[in-house]
Amino acid sequence: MQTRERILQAAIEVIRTDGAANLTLDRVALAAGVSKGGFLYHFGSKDALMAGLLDETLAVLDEELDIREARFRAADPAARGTFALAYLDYVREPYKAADDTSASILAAAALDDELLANTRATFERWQERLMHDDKLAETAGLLARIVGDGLWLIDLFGLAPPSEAERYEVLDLVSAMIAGHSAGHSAGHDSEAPGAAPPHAGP
Amino acid sequence: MQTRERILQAAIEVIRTDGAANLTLDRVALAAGVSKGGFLYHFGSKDALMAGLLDETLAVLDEELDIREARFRAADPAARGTFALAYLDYVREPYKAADDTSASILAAAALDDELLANTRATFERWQERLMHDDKLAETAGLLARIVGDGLWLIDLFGLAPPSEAERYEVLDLVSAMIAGHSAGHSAGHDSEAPGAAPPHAGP
DNA sequence: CCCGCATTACCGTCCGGCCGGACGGGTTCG
DNA sequence: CGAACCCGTCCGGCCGGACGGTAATGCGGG
Repeated sequence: MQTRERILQAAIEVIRTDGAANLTLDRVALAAGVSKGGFLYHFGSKDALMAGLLDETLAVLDEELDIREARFRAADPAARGTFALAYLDYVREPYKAADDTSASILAAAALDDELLANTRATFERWQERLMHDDKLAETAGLLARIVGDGLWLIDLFGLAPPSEAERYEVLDLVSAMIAGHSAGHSAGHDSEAPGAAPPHAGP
Repeated sequence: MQTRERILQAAIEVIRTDGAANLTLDRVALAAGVSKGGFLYHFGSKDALMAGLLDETLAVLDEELDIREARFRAADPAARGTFALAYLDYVREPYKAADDTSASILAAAALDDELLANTRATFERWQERLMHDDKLAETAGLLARIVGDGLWLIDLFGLAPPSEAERYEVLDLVSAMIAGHSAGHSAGHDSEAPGAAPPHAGP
């Protein structure tokens, strides 16, 4: 079960370097160091590849969010909006948002919209968790989602990404709103010090 | 100069219905009601089509933002952050954000990343205007951009889009922060009443 | 008559997918 | 013990069709 992983990794590499429209079986097979026949043994069609790609990357992201939420819970068992905080924490590192998941979604959207059915269901689950978080105002939860997705889009297309310091300021501001502080313009410091976030461990 | 417009419109239609990866010269020509040769007279290559598409849609969006900013300025000549408010106002209508511009950018990203060079420059210009708006705190300006882009991504991929009421609540919250109010959880009303926004005219 | 716009016919390439078979390590059975 | 067999994995050539782009031509108006 190692070749399959190599193929998935190669597909993401091709999407990133050549663009989603140039995602062809030959290129993926070549990048994965496997023949086209070998590729087709593991994924019977291009659509099957895309489905596998989305399943895999979404599962990883889902797990990441769980881990982060657990970390916030551990830091303060009575904390509000831990999932919203986790969602924001995930996009804290620049270009972290533009990871395998976003490349897969971009490719799926370019290839065939229907591939995104499962992806939409996953996002609806996240949305549910954000909105019905314990005692978290719904608007604040939605704001967290929108801010996270905004950074995600900016990184995905590379559209005038803010500096790290600016990014942190915005994230800290929104995190503070979620955590329940009165959300004035309190911040004002340099690029380090996550503020509302617990320390990070390496990926 | 009418055929050219028809071709551009047809290209966007193809992107939306068939996906960016299925954007082919034949399909665009067919949808535009022109032969492939006729198409190639106006756009010498597929890349030229993409460049034209991005130029056109970005110019339209740029103009829209100007109009909206002027409207905010007119409503209150001393207003803060009028460009940020205009940016948010543009994504107020659901799926307005997922318009021709986003379809074009998605296709360009799928086809060839380098096509986005001009687009990135445009976004940097907007970013500049947001951040250095008169007396507007930089963080608030960036927040407006990120929220706008977040709604844009949500609409673009159809990923668990919030209801109109929820959307308005978030937009009003952020608009209020920009306009300078103390930005607590003030809102709480039903789906109508834009709040900080002046009335809309039809497109 | 020629110039801007458009058409049809065509070319070489690359695409997704199929297929017959090769390889190699177990397992069965004489 | 070894020959026969099987099966998961992978190979690479092939096909029909679609792709982006070129070339030669048609044609109406100034």
